[in-house]
Amino acid sequence: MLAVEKKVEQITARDVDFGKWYTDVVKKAELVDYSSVKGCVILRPYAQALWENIQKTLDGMFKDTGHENVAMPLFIPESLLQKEKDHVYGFAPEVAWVTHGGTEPLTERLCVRPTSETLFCEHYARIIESHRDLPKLYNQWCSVVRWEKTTRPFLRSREFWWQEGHTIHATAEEAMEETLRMLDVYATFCENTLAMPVIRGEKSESEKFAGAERTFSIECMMHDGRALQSGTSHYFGDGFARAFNIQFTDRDNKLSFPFQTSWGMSTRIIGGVIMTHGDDNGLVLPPKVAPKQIVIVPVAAHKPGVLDAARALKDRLSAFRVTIDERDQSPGWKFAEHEMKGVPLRIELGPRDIENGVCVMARRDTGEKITAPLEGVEKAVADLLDSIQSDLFTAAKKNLETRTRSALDYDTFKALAGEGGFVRSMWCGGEACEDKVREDTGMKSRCTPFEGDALSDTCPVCGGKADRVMVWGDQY
RNA sequence: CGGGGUGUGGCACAGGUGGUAGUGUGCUUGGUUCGGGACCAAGAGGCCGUGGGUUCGAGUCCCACCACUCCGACCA
Repeated sequence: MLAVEKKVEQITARDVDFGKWYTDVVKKAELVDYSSVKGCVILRPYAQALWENIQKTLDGMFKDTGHENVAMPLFIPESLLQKEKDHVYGFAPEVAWVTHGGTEPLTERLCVRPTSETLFCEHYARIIESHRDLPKLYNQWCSVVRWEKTTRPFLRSREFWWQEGHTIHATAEEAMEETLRMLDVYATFCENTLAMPVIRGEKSESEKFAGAERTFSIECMMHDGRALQSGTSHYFGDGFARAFNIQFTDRDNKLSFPFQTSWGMSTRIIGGVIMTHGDDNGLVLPPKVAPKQIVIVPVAAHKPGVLDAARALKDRLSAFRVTIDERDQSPGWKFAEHEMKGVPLRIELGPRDIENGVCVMARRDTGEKITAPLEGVEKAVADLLDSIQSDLFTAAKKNLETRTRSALDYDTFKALAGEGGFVRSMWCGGEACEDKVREDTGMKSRCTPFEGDALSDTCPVCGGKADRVMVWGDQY
């Protein structure tokens, strides 16, 4: 006698093979589909809805800090891209070129934007004359192209969607203030909206953005112990302004170069959400960005009164993003599917509940089932969603903390490196030490964190004098 | 870019030595079910990744390319 085996479509266990698990979730949760061009994915409605929620919140934060949206062209003439030499050097290896218009070769080839600093600079040079024209606080939502060799949905694709903020100011102080303000916006957004705790800090000389004077980032810790750079903010000084000849007449009637910033966050953050909160049953989405916050699953939907009760419940919960799953499938099938898609809260409603004036609420994050009275359900749901949001953050924070450890000497450093996560150490600031760490451990410098005290005054790598902390980690 | 793996109905896979393309699931229709991936019946659905080559004949053999995937290198 053979045991009856249920044919359950399963995903790879998260902690067995993280990479495979990630790909399984991305596909089975219906986030993306592949296109026929390597590294170019299709954001399916569920991923697009998630991205739109991210956009909505972030865009609001940009508006609140005085920014305006613009739309820049897709193409950059080669000569324009080449005006800032560090910038070209950084991006040239991975730009895609347009060489023909129809069948005619172009006199100058056009680069498909990998980032739009040069376009903004060209524009600023034309529209800025006086200190009265400053600052300009611009942002654009668009896609960019970087011809990556290895690709992975969300984390590394050849075309990806993002926002890029580009601002220009009369003084260095003001530009630096803006740089840090926007890093803070990203950090707040990650922590409050995506429930992803971050480390804020400054990039090393070798890791900073091509053409930037200083680069700041927020670094997140994924569930497998690898780091994900989740947002960056760059201070350009007046380097781009000089390269692009952007000048303005200041209050003293002198010609001056303005100071610039740029900052970006991309669909890569969706990969971060997946790898921060997901589990063996699939995606787990923070309520604040989940396309569906609540799904109502009617049980025995054919029985009189059940669907009506479910619809009435949905109406009462209209303050939330709520749907009823009325499809002709068994409840168990629906449970599994909504879990795969990470819907934060499931409400089961069947004849038994209706009779008792209750419903069953199942949390996606913990699996906990709570029987709650229908009376006052709005409040119960609101509280539960709040709890889920904050509990996700707490869990991720714990992961970040337990995976962040300090090393005073190089032997400890190497031992900790082998265990994954972030390693904090002092650092002399030398690139030679960064290279050595990479060779010995595979870790790269992530950032010098804003928070935290010095551990000593010695660089454990070279033994030289060290005046700063560095956080190291294996990255995505 | 280096190493490994994969490409056959929507999905997951099978198709020794070349000879008319299969299974499961899903899908459609009808019916019975419904508190953790239900069941019965009848149906529809395949340029075998692409392009060459060998052959009377290629899913199968050879070459090239493309894409996906894992590991590494590289990289904002």
